[in-house]
Amino acid sequence: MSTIVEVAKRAGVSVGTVSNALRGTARVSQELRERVAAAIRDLEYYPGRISDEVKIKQTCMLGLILPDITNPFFPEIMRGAEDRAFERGYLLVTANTDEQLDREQQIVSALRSRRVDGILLAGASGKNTHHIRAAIQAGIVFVCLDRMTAGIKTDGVLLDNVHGGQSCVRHLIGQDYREIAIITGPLQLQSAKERYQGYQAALREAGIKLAPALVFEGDYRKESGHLLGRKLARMRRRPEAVFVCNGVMALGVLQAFEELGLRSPEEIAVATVDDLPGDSLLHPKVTTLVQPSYEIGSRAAALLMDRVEGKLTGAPQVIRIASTLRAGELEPKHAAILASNPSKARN
Amino acid sequence: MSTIVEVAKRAGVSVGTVSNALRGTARVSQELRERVAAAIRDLEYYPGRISDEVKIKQTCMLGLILPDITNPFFPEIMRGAEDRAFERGYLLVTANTDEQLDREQQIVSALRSRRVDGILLAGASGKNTHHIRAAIQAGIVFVCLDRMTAGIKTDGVLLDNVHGGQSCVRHLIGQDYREIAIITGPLQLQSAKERYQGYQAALREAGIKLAPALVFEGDYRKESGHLLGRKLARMRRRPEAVFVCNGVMALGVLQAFEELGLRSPEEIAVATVDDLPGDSLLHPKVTTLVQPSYEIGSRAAALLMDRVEGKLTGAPQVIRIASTLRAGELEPKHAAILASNPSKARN
DNA sequence: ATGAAAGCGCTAACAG
DNA sequence: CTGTTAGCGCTTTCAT
Repeated sequence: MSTIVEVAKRAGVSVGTVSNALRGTARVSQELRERVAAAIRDLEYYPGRISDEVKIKQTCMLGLILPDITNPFFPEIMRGAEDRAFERGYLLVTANTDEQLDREQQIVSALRSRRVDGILLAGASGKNTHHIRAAIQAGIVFVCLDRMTAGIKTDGVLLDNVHGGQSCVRHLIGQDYREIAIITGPLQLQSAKERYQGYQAALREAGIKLAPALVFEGDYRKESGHLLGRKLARMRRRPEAVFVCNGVMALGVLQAFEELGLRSPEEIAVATVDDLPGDSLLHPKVTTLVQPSYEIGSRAAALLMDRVEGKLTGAPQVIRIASTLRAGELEPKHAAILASNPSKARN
Repeated sequence: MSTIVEVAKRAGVSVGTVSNALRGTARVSQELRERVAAAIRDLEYYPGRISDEVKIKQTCMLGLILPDITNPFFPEIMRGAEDRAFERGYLLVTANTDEQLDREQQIVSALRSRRVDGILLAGASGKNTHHIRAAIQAGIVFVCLDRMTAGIKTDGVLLDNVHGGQSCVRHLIGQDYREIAIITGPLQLQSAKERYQGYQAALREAGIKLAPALVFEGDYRKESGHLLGRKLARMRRRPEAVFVCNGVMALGVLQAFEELGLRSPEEIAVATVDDLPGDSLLHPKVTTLVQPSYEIGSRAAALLMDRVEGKLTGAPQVIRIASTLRAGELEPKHAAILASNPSKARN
């Protein structure tokens, strides 16, 4: 690993000249330029940037903190963020917290000591946000992703959870299901709370009274979906449908149903917000709220870099991304309605 | 963002003392230690490490280059690598190549200029490996992952593809399927080649002649699985089973079959190597070769750090990780055999 | 036990 | 046009 000094020496010029030749900062004579080029080739010199980072206080590195890349909802986000970052010359450092607050703290710390310019955060659920505040205080820009971190005012890019959840449940209701259960995410997370609100709104507008017995709090992980799915399947009075608040849990639910021989949607319909692992085409019967994850990552990264570069100033803004509903395969009840009223077929 | 100098000034000591107090390099009197601590608190000083990296030529950053994190095979690998790296104080920078050689080159370049200590590489398929050689030459350690990069001799951690593929196909044969097609990966990739070899070996040992018409080369992506699945489904003489060389393609195949109303395994059995998106429990009929992805990532990272730190020296070693076969649900042919020969039930 | 000062690789002023 | 040099923030000798 040769340095710029060695190159200068070998080319018989000063380091300033090498630097200039390299980056075109100033005109360098044809001859010297060639000598420098030769020296660089000979020495296989490859300029490093960490030395200037010391001076210019800009690393062009961004952090991306996710709960768990293994949850298929996140890889797309990462791609979106990475593509945008890469385009603009930033390097993206992605890390998983496993939903563990202390791990999040460690990661933020590691990122801080590396002086990243900004961080995209899909925070662990904890309420201790001191590490975030401190980092912001220190000049690191944050943009929240998927979920806002409570008590911190930053930009954010996330799903319009209330409307999404509402339209999802509304769709079920539109198919004449009335006893609709919900498996929520951890309710201290904003996204979980909002989806739950959407559920409530949909019921309300349909004049259905919310039945507390049909509300189950999960934790966004498969195990809890599985557990609650079993519970649900075995209820004395089983609901007609269930709205599962994320894809991973939905998977657990479907598995539970399969184990118990419960057919869906014949015996119980399932709706979920996307990030359904694998490909939803293989689960045609599940109504899903499709999240444009790539776009979420992409826009969040763009926003972050705009802040970092000072292109964007002013109050934090929260961008709500619209989801789209992908109706499940025709479900029995609905099919029956259709038969008696063909005009509805277009919906 | 205050610097160590400001801290020193505020505490009325020298920077050396601050540094010593901070890292316990040398004894510092109780009093000064307290003054320093106070100054640090007041100024919210947070030591950065990039300045020393300039000097010590060690960044404790590792790169992880993947084709596409969106392929569910890779997130686990990333977790494995990240967990190990984090434990040992390294930061992992993960990037996607999209199987594009030029993108791989750009990433390696970005990583090099940031002076990462080492790189975990699941290479893009191209044969132009100049950028890798150059980076190695420059002192960056490489460990290959999942697939060796042709023509470069480095350590590697990857599946025992030949045996894996063989046992997978052998299993099909054991169920009395004889006309078994294969959808391979891109055959310039070693892993694809090896799985194909496993297929051949299994046929050979069973005395089945390889039928070139049953060999289809895919590219490890879903679209190609879908395409070839359709093709296969429509053959005048449809094979009885198909061995699909990765999970994503298998998904495409299953989708194609579903679209065409072809039932599996009744009409055609499917076996695949894991990384089947979602959860295989939802595809109980597919025989899968389970890859311990987490372990692959974990071991590769450990190996890389051992090299970086000089704990491991000597010739490159390739670690082959064993896969395990998870038999698909009882398939018709096999079930018939069982009925007439109960003793086989234990297999 | 403390302070002073030399660098690390590189860029950016500033002189010539 | 080209060379010199002063830092960037931090650790680490080396004196004191």
